Amino acid sequence: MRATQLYAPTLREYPAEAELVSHKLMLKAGLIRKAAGGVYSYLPLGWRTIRKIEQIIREEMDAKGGQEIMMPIIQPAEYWKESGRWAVYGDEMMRMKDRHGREFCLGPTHEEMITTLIRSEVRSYKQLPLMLYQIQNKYRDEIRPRFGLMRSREFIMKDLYSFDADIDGMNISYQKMYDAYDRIFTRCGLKFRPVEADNGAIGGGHSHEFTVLAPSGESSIAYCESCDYAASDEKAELKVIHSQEEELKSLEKVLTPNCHTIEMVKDYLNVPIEKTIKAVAFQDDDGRLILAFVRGDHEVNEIKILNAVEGALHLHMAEESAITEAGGCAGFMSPIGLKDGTIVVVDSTVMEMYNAVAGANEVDKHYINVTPKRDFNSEKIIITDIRMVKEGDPCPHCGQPLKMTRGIEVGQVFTLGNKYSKSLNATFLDENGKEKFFEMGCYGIGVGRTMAAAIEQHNDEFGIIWPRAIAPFEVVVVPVNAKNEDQLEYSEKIYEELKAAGVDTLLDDRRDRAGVKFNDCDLIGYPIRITVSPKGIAEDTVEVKIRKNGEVHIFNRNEYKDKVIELLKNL
RNA sequence: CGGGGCAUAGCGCAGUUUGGUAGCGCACUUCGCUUGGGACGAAGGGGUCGAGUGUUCGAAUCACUCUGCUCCGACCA
Repeated sequence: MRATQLYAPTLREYPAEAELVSHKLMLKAGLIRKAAGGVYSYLPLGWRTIRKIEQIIREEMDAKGGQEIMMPIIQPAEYWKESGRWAVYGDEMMRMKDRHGREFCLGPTHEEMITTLIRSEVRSYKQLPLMLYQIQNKYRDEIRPRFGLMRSREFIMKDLYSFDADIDGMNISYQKMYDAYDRIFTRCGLKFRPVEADNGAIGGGHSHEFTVLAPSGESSIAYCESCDYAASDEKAELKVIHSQEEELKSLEKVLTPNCHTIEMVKDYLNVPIEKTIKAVAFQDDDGRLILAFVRGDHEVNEIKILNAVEGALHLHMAEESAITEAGGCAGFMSPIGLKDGTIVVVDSTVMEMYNAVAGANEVDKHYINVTPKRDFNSEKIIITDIRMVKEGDPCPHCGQPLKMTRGIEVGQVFTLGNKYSKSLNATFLDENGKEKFFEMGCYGIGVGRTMAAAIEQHNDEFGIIWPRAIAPFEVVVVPVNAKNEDQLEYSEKIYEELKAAGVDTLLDDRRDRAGVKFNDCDLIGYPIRITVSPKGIAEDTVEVKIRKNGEVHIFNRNEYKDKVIELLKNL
């Protein structure tokens, strides 16, 4: 490819709309352009990178026995109504009607499509296991699209679905995909961690998120440096923290005027925050009040509460009237003295406290010397781990302090079990002739997000620094002055030689000044730049500059090709 | 949906307070000159000032409405 024929409109300045460095660079380097909020066009350079990422994904999916297919973007509502998700999915689903009034949606995901496809085709266990995937646009009408390709409404996703005859088979498929994802993101040159994730409403299975480590990421993860443990902040399991045992004092109600917050209570009563119990009141979709109690210095984890309370799907902050109705008092809430039937979830660590401070369900009053083991009616409350992890919490595997970091979720692997095969009635006959539901898994990768994450992780003040495997071109050949016949001719030869050797090369034959071209090269981030100058031609040497570290090598003409290929292996 | 900010040429911005000729830098076109880190000179092209309604002799500027973008909170690849 020649730069004079390449549509790569680089900008002098950053567009004002971009905030995140990857978003700014993608616009400035001419990789993408915005069409509408969360909707983008990919320009040639951006698309080349997308296609390289897709190719890596294809190779690794195929290596594990995946087969590529293509399903429709436009999906009939009937399948979604059958699985029950037409009603559940909400505003995030882009819906439409055809001229006859039939309802459709633009696919946000494809469990319904693949399951209904398979149920009418696959009849026997002999046809299993089966792994099918596609790389295609997905549509989710995000509440707030932002950060360019990081959170868009139309985005490219690889989604693979596995079908197995039993749970063991499903787990083998899961492990295959886990391994494939590890290879994919490694090949893309990313620093990432697979983290244990919550699999929400589906339950019972495994889920890992593949998270690229980046301070700008939207996900928060906890990880251990001593062992391999890593989990999303919502998922991280926490051990009970045992308090120092104390002689029990008798429960006492004290006046705490205007102390609505735990901070005010601890200051007013002059007790350490670790000796306080705080309450958070939620209501679920059915309006049921759910009261959660954690130690004063801890935060409640809503996901864990949802998992702990049967039938709860979403939580929102409780109305004050609901609290009053249950016998509680906002700001002074306590598990002691609530009406029977109120759902109370208490963090395990709270149950280990002695002589603590908690609300008294009366305005301006708190209890002191609360010892939950003695004072809470443990038969009527749910006791489990409901707190949010924080830096320094002990690792659930090895006990060492956990660290927290931020990351970008680029992929997720998920076991589904028979959730969809059951709701969509997809069955096969096993070796005993018995009808069984498929055991499924689904595995997604955000392709555009992977590109954005790579930039987020590999850039400097001059621009992008592409990992070789996903660079739009591996090498750029730049004649210092392309109007000079000798330089252009010499550059062409180098370009042809590298191309013949299988190196993905761009010839920057633009008749611009050297500085302009160098700046564009740095901005776009080709891993290697070869500069052709009169001096090099006279000496018959080739100047090779590494984008990543700025190193310059001068090679003899007869050896440069092998050297460049060697250098590329480490970029 | 709630709360803040913004909308003027492809990009970045001034002009709006105090109503009166549409501006600057970069980019673009042509010519000249220049070529190892975003040169220089000359001459040009490009705008229904986000949309609509109103006030006014006169609106980019004032008022109202709408739309879009963007940032902060609940979602997810």
